[in-house]
Amino acid sequence: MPAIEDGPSVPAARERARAIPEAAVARLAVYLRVLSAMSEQGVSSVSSEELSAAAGVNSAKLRKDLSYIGSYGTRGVGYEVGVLVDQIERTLGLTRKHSVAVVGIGNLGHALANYGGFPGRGFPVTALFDVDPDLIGIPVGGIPVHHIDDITAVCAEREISIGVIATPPPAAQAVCDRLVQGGVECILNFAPVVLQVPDTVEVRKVDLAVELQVLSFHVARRADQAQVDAMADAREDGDRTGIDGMVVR
Amino acid sequence: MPAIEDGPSVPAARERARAIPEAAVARLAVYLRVLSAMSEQGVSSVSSEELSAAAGVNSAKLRKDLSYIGSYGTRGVGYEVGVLVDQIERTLGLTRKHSVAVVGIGNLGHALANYGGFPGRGFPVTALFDVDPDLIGIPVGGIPVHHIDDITAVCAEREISIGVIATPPPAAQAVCDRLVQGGVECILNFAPVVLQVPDTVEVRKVDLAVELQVLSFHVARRADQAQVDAMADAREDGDRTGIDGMVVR
DNA sequence: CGTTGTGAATCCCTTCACAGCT
DNA sequence: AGCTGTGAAGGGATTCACAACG
Repeated sequence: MPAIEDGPSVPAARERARAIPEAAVARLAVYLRVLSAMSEQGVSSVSSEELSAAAGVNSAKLRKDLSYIGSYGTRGVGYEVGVLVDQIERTLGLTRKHSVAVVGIGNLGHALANYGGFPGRGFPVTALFDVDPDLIGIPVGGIPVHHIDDITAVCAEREISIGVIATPPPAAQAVCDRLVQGGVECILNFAPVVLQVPDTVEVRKVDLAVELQVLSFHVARRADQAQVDAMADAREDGDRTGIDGMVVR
Repeated sequence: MPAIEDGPSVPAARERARAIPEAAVARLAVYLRVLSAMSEQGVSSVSSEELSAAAGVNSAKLRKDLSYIGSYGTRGVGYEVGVLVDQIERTLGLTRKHSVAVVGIGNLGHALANYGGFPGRGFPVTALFDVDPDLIGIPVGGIPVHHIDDITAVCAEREISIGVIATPPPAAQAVCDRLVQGGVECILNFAPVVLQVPDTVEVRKVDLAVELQVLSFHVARRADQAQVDAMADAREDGDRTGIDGMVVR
């Protein structure tokens, strides 16, 4: 248990960051939202049990996740909300602003541009791009739309760090290439396309079709399971199968 | 209860379905899209190497994923595109239509409603809901908007199986409850809220803030790593005065 | 006491590497 | 000869359960 002091602990904190499991990072963002809401309601202290219930995970997982960023709890008591908010924000790099560019101002792009400052601030949308001449120059959500040919120049100039791709699929890779050339470090991709990027660039994708199809799979699985159950019931009226009652989940 | 008369492997296929890892299911949806595109371009045969490259995974993973749904390849040759498309569609339950309801016709809801039939068809949007009186009755993407008080009745009547929540956070749980009461089996949640549902209902969430914050984390991690590297370099150079004051964001 | 923090066990997923088939 | 299908090994992430501590 390393001392939390300056000096050697700074590199330690840095090295720890690398060691946080990807899955835990996503959950930290959820905890942060719950904690922020609690903070606004004047809650100042919380136990792992309470927080985990509000975040929809079990308490052991929550404590393990929090342990990745340090030991900020008090045994027998719980955590101070304010402390956790600060530490999670620091871990997620939210103390720095990350300028966002949105490319493709269709329905989805409009929705994204109008989020206005983006969720929870810290992610100001500072540039919009499209190909449609009718859109260019017109402000959406207060920001003028530029032509996608200017992506590289504008992103470099405004030090955009996150590019959001909301274009039709065929345009996505070309847009991505320009964003990368303009120096963006991360891309959030809404286009149903597998993007090729240098490994210095982080990509996350949000794929509506995939989400729906995964849900569809679960519907089918449930229906099938119901059928298997029914068959088993019908077939074995004397010999009740073992308790293989399967948790279908 | 559709009687499926398809050879002896039906129960086997059913039991296998339960065994497909969640992560693999999501990737099958990606493979399906790639395969559909290939099919449209007249490609009729593909190797695991080609397909995995197009889908952005390695070939061993692809073969393992495909093995969960059965053995449809030909050793020494590859896979027939059409066969894979059919089998993946069957596994994902895409042979059945899944009616979709969208709740919350703001910017995002508009975008979703206008997807028109939703990605790759099979997911027709058949009902829209909002609270705003100015929206009710007006068609969006060809479908009239109902009041959210009617969610339960309309969903039950039209046999909606998937509910999409695109409301502001405070409304999400109440909307969710009504969808569940109306008999929806699955929910796709865009609201940044942890939903409480009975465990007969499957929920997936798309959380923009989480996505951005995960990206932010990676930016921070890279910056930190770069600095650690720089310090290591400097130290090797005979301890040039450390910039060990760190640029802490 | 009550709650945190964490080694150890477990489970799940990925990767390897090669046997098996065409 | 070439490519698929898959046991086996490896690596992560989750859960357990309890020691440590205010």
